[in-house]
Amino acid sequence: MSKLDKRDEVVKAALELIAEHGFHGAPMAMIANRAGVGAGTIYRYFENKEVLIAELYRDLEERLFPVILEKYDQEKPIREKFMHLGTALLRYFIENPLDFRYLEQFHNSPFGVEHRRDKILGEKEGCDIFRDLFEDGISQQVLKELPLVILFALAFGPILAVARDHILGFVTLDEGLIIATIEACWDGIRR
Amino acid sequence: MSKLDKRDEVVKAALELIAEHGFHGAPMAMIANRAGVGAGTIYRYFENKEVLIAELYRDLEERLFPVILEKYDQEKPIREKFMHLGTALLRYFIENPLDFRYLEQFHNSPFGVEHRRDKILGEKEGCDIFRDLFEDGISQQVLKELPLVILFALAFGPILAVARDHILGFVTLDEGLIIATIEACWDGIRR
Amino acid sequence: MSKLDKRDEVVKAALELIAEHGFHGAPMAMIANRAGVGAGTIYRYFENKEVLIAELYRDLEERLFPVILEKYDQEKPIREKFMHLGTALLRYFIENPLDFRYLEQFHNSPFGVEHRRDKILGEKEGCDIFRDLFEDGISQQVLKELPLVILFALAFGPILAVARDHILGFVTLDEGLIIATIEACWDGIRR
Amino acid sequence: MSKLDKRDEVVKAALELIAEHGFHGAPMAMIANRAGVGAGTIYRYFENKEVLIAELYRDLEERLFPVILEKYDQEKPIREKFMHLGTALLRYFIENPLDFRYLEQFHNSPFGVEHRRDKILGEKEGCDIFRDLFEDGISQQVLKELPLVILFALAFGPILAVARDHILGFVTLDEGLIIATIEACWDGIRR
DNA sequence: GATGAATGAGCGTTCATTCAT
DNA sequence: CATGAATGAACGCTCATTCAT
Repeated sequence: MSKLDKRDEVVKAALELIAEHGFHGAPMAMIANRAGVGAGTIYRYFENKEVLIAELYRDLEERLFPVILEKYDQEKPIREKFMHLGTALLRYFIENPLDFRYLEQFHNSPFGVEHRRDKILGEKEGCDIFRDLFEDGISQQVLKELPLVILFALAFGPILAVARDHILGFVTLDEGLIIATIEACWDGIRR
Repeated sequence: MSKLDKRDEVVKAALELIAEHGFHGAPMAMIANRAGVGAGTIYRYFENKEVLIAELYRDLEERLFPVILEKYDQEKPIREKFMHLGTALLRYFIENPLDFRYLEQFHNSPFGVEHRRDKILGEKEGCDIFRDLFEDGISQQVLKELPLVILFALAFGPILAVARDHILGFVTLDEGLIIATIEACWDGIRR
Repeated sequence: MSKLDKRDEVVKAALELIAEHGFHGAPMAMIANRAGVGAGTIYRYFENKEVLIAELYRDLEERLFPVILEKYDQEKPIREKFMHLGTALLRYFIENPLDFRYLEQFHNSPFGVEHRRDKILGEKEGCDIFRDLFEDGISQQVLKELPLVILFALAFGPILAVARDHILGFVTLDEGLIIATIEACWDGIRR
Repeated sequence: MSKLDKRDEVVKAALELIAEHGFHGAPMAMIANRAGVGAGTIYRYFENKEVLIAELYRDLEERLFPVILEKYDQEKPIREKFMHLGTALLRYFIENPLDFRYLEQFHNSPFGVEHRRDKILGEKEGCDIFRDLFEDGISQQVLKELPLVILFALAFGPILAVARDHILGFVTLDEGLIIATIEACWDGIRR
């Protein structure tokens, strides 16, 4: 097993276990065990558990963004762009339930809150696409004139909730329902 | 201190500490300490920490429902009823941030998922009011014809997200924004 | 076993093990084991290992000082007072080899150095008797006019070295040798 | 880098780190890192950490003895020879604090005790010069008639104590104090 | 019934040593 | 030979739970 393979195994094992059992339900020893490496090995790649958690999140973002931006056309009208991003995001979550569950664990933790605070209050962005889209929508008077944070809540709140319900088996989303859901989100934010 | 007083003190202390620090940041000894009782005493009232957590949730619901149902008029049109419930819920969260934070911790935990599963799949209800409202809305063709679970997500997803952002200080909700937010939720679910 | 008994057992076990194997050779688990208590129990009495080490030292001083001050007569001439303290100290070490070995471990550690720094540079004393004695001796022109620190080294350096050699079995000190050694120390510091 | 250079780098790095942080504060990986070699490489030159520690001590002695024996004249009277050796030793410690700190770490460890035991009880010498000097002194009735071990304690105890205090900054030794200190040691051992 | 001291399994992390490259 | 990634036993410490008082 090569060097990068080991790091990858650790990342995979950690993602799985944390997604499934939460941060506290995924001891380092269990992660090491599932990854097929020694307990100390994790610490070659990640300074400590906190860093592992943060890098897992970064890794996830790096996988997620390219996918939802595929075939994204900046020239299209705002509604179409929102539909593209919303459905792509929801589809990604459904197809990558581990990633989604990890994302939830991360958001619902001190790390996630801090990360969010930095993003909203600080200048360092990442989710620019959505922010740009919403700011455009407001200035073009296509979207409701509400604080950005609330528009985000109206758009992503349902997407995350619906993705979770699908993954937990409370509902089964097919392509039709995906589109219907994102359209409903659009109804929520559009003027 | 009477028997019921003791139980109440434990419940209050546990709610505060868990809301503030999460399940894992609130050891039983710390809860006992803040409640002004012995560590062993908690176990007279709650079989173990898991049970305490679950009963805390039940207690919270019992406080929450009477408040949001105050002045709730079954005879009003569906839109008005939704606005009443939605704004009341959001107001309650804002005014009782501890309750809200606890609710979030609970939902984002194995207990919460199991609880939800029972509610949605099983027959035992509780959130009947919303379920009734939404089912009425669908049959009266006022609401979109979507699975109940999705309507819930469209309505509650943003409410929870917005409440959290307010409590974390990312946005400040006044009465106007509360109403605007719930109206936007209505736009999302209405036909 | 009563509450205080447990603390005492821990203190005794820790003293023995640290005296014998050094701080790093005396894991908390081993101390707990020898004390006949659970590993967690130690932490009821001592916040952490560092605190345990420091309190062990305090305990030791509280045992040591009364013994060497027994029958100590402030009115006697300086030489006699020095002989009293010196021989008493050396006797104590020989009769309480565990205490001596612990003292050495403590002095030869960051804790000990810091403790020493506080004592010499700060105002908080404890070894006042010796300091007073030496300062008196200097001002009465009985002792050499050297910095206190050096006088301490001349007096205690040999005492500690000789105690260690006795305990390790490199020499066997009887009462005659004890007196001869302290007299030699006196020769070192006296004018 | 040649074979001997590598060994030297390891020795130098180990001495520095152990002198500064103690045996337990100087992991092999850190030593390797500072020496600019691979961690495994150390094990080509030293069987394990224990052996490294012991050889470091031997190296130190090999550096120390030539220095203090420089201009040492066997024909001079005993007092003068003691003064030469004592002041040379103290000066060496002051000028080579790393060596001194290492020496202390070593003496205050199981290795050091074992080493001492071999030297005193066994036949293999090394400190012959001092032993010879003291035995001469006793037979010429210049020194007190005490066991050699005690004479050693009276002579070296203060030297080590005073060197430590200087290095820790508790006193500042200039040439005058160095001589005064060694003269005081002489007063301690002389008849 | 109420207490809180005692427990010990389990946690995150370190590091001397090995061995495939 | 030299390397440094990999190992896993061992560390200090926490905390849900029990039970003698």
